[in-house]
Amino acid sequence: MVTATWLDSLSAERERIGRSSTAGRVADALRARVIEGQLLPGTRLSEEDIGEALGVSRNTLREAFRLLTHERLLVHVFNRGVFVRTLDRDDIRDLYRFRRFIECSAVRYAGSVGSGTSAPSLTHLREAVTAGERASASGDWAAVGTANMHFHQALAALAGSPRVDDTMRHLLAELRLVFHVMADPRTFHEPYLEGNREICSLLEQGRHDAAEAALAAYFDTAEAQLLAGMPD
Amino acid sequence: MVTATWLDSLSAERERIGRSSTAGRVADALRARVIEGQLLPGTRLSEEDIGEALGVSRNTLREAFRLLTHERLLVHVFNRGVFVRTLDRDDIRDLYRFRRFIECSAVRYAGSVGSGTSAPSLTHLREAVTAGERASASGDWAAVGTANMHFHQALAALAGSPRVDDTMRHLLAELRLVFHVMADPRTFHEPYLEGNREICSLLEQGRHDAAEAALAAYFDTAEAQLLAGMPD
DNA sequence: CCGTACAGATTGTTCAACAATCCTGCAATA
DNA sequence: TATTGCAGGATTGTTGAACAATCTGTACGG
Repeated sequence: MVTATWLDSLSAERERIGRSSTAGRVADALRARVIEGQLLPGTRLSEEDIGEALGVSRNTLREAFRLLTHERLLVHVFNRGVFVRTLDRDDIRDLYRFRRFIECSAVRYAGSVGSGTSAPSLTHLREAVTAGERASASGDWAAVGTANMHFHQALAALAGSPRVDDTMRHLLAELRLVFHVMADPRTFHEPYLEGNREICSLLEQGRHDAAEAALAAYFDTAEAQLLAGMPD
Repeated sequence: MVTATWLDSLSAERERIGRSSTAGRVADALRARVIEGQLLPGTRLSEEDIGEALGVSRNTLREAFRLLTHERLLVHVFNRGVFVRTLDRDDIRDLYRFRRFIECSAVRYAGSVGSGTSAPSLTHLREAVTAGERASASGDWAAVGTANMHFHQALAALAGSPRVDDTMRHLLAELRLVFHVMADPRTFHEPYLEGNREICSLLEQGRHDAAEAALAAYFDTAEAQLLAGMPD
């Protein structure tokens, strides 16, 4: 089947051809603003203002709001409008409990199956580690944070599950909501570079139990640091 | 705090007082039809027909469609409409992998924390077990299936995490999509009654490792049975 | 100080219309 | 025969306006 590679490479592009709704693009634009911290938690998103600014109708904008509400980036209060979500301490704890479940399971799963398919995944993991160290060396702390996100995304990808990938992407986007209300990004992201490298090395050595333990330790300290730094 | 029960019982009703959007109610109605099997996978949902049948405008209906699309009960194809989702073999495998992650993690978590707060959760678990056995005795196989769902919902609730509860609810709703294209509900649900009781007993004895192992075994057999019974 | 009533602003929902796209059937061509 | 091209009809995508329902804030009266 020589043609199979043809068709596969084509179907990979299928997403980008036409298939884009206005509401989807509006959601992308708003999501970027939220993730980047331009729209801080608690901000109210006026239908009229944003609709006029983006040049879309209220109905279309409301569809975009629904999208982001289900990603838990916005909250919708009946008859009052939509707001950028504000996470409280319980939300943080719940988020990290969920992260523990997902990421630790992914690491454990990677250890339970043969390493035949895991080679490319570990490549992504190592790339995220080196990208973080490079960003740290050049003092770009925002990039360190992004690399840290990619590291954990790659960690979840060890599960080889589209659903896990999706869940993890949403989780990390939510986490950005907290990072932006935190004081200094450097003190939060930099200490974990070493831990990331260690986890990556352990996985490359096939020591998945030790990697999972190191990951669990990371969650404990990161959650504690996050809770300690919260204004509430 | 005598008044606490007052307030709790009130806040439980808060959802139903006013705070209900038309789109939300429409989504509830459609979700019920999908979960109950009246709308089978692959069915196309016409905006005009359903809008007229329910007496809501197209815009409101589209909001409801978005809700259910994000719950993965419907799929939205650009310029073609929404369809009841059809799961293929890969979807089943992905779904069960995710279930393994979530539910096994919940059981393990319940074993790692003190049993102080887990008492009410185990009550729900046992209630689901007895409800299933009662339904089986009376030959109500649909009720057996529902009780089985409640069992796994209660299992996930051991995590004590609203987010896990939410995720589990969505997962189980998706699973119904597969059950309804399966042949006989009895042959699929009945064999697991005994396993459920065993898992429940093991948890009551504090033997969480054994319970997790039994749960993992359940996932293996259930997934295999589901894949074997698929028309593809 | 507290409760009420009014006015303004915003959201919830509907409706009608048009543009863009898809599906179907049929004819034309190699 | 199989494939391509082209109307025609049907459905979705998006818009704009309109009205009802609800919230917020403020001034008034007790």
